[in-house]
Amino acid sequence: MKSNTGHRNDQGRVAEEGEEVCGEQLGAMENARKRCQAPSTSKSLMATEDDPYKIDPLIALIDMDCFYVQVELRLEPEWRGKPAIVVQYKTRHKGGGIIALSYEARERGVKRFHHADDAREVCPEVKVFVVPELHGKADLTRYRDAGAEVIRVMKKHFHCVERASVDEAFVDLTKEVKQLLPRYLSKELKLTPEALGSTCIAESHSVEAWLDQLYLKLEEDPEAFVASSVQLNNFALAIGAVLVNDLRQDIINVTEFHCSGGISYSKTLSKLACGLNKPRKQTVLPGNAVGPLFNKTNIIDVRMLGGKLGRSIIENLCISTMGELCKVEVPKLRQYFSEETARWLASLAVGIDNEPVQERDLPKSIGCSKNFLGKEALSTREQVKKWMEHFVSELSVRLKKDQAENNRSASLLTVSITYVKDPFKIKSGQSCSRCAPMTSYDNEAMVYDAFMVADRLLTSLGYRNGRYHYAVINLGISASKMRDGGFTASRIDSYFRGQKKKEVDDSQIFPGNKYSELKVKGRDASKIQLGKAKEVRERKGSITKYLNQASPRKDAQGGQASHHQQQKVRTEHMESKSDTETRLGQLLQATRSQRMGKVRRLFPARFTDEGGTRLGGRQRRRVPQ
DNA sequence: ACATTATGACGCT
DNA sequence: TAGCGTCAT
Repeated sequence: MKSNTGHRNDQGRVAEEGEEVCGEQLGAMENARKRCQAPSTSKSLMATEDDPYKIDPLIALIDMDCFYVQVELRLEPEWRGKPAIVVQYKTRHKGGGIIALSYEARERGVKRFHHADDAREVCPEVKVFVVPELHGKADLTRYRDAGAEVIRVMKKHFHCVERASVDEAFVDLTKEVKQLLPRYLSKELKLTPEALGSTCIAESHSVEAWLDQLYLKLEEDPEAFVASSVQLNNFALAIGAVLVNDLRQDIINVTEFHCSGGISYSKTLSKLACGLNKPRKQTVLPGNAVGPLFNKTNIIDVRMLGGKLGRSIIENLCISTMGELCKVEVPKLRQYFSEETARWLASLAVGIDNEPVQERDLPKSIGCSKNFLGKEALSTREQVKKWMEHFVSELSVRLKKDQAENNRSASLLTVSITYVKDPFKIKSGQSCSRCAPMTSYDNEAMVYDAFMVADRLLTSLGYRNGRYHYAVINLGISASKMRDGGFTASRIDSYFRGQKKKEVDDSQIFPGNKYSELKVKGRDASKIQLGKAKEVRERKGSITKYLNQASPRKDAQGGQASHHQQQKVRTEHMESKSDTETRLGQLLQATRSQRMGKVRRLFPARFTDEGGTRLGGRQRRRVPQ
């Protein structure tokens, strides 16, 4: 192991030694903050008259335990306590693929990538729940609805909740904890092991001992305690643990669902903490535990490093843990990554992650998709149209419910297609998407638009004797760009303004379509029908410009390597070619640009490597938005 | 027969 | 901005 002289190394060492050196840390911290004075200093760290206590942001992650299984068990409680899995497409490959498995099933050797048949082999008594099917596809409605139930409970407790997925949410606890801080410090309220319930402390064996030490310090010298960011942050974490424990209990009371939680200073740390003790437990990750924990943490287990970037870190630097990453100097990181990515990684490696919790409890898009593998691949217009109809059937119901419940409506309809030349070589799949304006939730209108967009694209890739040259192995539609309210006249008008009225030949594939009928027969129409006809004419005009650019970009054509192959090529070429001409370049370009906006926002210009010379496990803070 | 699936968020050009 | 890529559960 190389010797380390950099500040981040100091940080790691200091963090391991804990608070004993925190006076020194605090000094460095203060200096660092002076260097980055007021504008970039988080309000949460500013002590003011109104707000005498400065603490770091406090963020929790709530993760539902094997959520889909719990949803099924609530419906059929007689299976509680038994090994159980949820699979979809029972009649397909090996009895269906597992999408959730109970902890009892895990104990008996069932694995995440198993299929139902594999699970029965290692655990014959396993209960297999099958995801409902509707319109020929898996229907996840009951899990989405259950997830919304949980979010509702969370919103009852906390203002700032970010739905991260159907079964996970981040919560910003900072304000709530801050409000409670004086009452706990004054002993009006007391932090007890009971109040912390099912809490674990990362890198600590006993919640009791951890609390005892906290109170020991508080008794010893209350003024010094309040003046110490380290002490105050630990105290705040404990209060956060009480709040999250209460929340989790309420989730159980209201929904019957159990969950795990992580409580720390950032999304990254709370996510990591959450995974340390599962299920039905929550884990507090204090600053002084970050160093020791990172020494044992695989890079790919850290949020945002689970993909290509994480793998390239591991390959390029020949390391595997966050502790090792922490010891890599920024200049070394810069050899492989952009300036911004290098700094971002260096910060992450000491536990800094300034990504704010977004207050968002609703999804921003609503979609359906399905794979069509092997012989199920779609190659005719009729097949594609049929599936568009299925998707729209599901989507329109979900969209109308969303409109009624959330007073918003989508303005963009996106069609996504993955296609291959040979449906059995799915690794050579090419993905593309096309969109059209969404001006109503009328099923026929959506099918018309979605199909026309898809058909135009696929036809442009080659079409003969009723078959596309390419086989569709994944098809999906999605509604997004949500606007407040319903579809108003002005909203719809804006889409059609300035559009050419160009007819599209849809008579073959939409022979009985009422739009086509009106057009073809030109029959006398009622006012409503006239309205429809006009809408169709305009609709055709409105999607013309999209249809005109139906061909995929040239550089996206031709057999593309699989992810695995790409990875390989990248490492082979990385030294010999410039960034922009190699696949590595593409990756770095992507990761760099991916970071750029974020890093800029998080680390203002004055945040230099010098400014980063901050010690201790307590420099996490957020630049105000 | 082949094989995670069906979602979802976000950043860049 | 439309479309693609990455990362996630």
